[in-house]
Amino acid sequence: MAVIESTLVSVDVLALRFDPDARTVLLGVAPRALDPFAGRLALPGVLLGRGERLRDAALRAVTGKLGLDGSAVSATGQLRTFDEPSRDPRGPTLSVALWATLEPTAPADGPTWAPLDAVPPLAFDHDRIVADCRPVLADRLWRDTPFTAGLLGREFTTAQALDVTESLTGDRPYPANLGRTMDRVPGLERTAQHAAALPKGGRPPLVWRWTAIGQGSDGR
Amino acid sequence: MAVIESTLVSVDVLALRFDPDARTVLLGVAPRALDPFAGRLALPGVLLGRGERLRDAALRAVTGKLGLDGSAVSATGQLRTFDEPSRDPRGPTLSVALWATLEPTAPADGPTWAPLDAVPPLAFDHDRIVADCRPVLADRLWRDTPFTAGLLGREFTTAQALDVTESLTGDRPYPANLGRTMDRVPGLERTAQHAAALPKGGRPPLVWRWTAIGQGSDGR
DNA sequence: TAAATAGTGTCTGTGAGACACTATACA
DNA sequence: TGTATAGTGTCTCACAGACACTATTTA
Repeated sequence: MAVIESTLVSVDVLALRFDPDARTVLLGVAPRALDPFAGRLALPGVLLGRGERLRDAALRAVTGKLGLDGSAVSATGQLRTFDEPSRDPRGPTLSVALWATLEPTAPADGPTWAPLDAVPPLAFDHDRIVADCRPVLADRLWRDTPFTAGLLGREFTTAQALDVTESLTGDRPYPANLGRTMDRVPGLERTAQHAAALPKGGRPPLVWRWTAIGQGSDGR
Repeated sequence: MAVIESTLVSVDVLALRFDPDARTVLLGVAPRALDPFAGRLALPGVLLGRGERLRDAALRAVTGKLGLDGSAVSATGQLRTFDEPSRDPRGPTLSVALWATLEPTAPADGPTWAPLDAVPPLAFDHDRIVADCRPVLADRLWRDTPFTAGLLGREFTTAQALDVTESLTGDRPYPANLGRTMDRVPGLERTAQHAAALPKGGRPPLVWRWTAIGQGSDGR
């Protein structure tokens, strides 16, 4: 019986966190500890264990490489698979890219959090992964409820919705138009309460709240 | 040094062919030769070799399991990855699902071609793969040029476009509306020539032709 | 009061879908 | 001529985007 020459599979995670203070979406990256590209920044990734679920591997990557508590991960989902044989100098490996959203807070110490607009050069083909997946993430916003809720949290303001949308799409929508978009999102409710005013003044934004988060389509 | 317990990766293919005579899109399935589910129908799939590209593995699956010539494959693309550990009774394996389009012709002998609406029960979790991916395929039509061109061929009639759309989406559009949709597809040209009339009579449909196929987004 | 920001209401353009009517084939 | 099918031209509706105007805050 021949031993099957199986390909190694790694799971690389685009860990996204909304920083309400910086008003941007940040991508979690960490310097590599071991040799290929040691010291260089990379997406958190792990080798998929035998029988391990992709989601569990993603949690392991976020926990281990970014030093976060697993409970901070609010949602995960699949992006696509990268299969260039030369993407890892150690030999051919498949990389399944997943996104993971973290509870929106100011970033803790330890991992490096980079604004999506200014991601530093990364190891392996991770620059390409980020570039390829960013439009996919932008497209998910307001369409994929677990993703959107995971990023913004259970309750958020119109101002925060504007910030997240601008971070992902690169374009700041008109508040009026985004409000109508959000009105059409199932499970999202426009409450009557206004949030505290912003530091620079301006009318206090409304608060929105999820009433039902719904199921992610798991894959896709 | 511990030996890494790597997960096996299989590539399972949704091989689609448009049969102009039957006026439907067919899915290629083949009885399994070997033991898990021997004799039962399944999607063509192979174990991914070390360093092998997903597309190459898909071609190998279509060639080997469906007995087709590799040159009949007009386009391929990624769908998603299935990771239930129990999907294969032999042990945990990852399955990367790909689509492949075949030149539109009447189906040859050998593999079984099932209309998308009447796919027989399949081995492994292949029923779930088909069910999960079908809406994704429907969504790709007229948006993803390589996919659409791969399915319909370089030249096709309005009638065939209607048939393919109905097969994938389950709904037959009005010819007028589909015509406008196609007018907006980049690289697709409405020619002046009418095709031969249909067997049952009726006005002969127009011929459409691709002028540029464009690049698939590889993944997604 | 000025600057900043959000919310309300309107207008326009695009695209999907439904459909009436016309055109062209076969039986 | 009747049936079947495709093509042309409208009409409506939903939604995205732009924007004027109003509301509410800080400086």
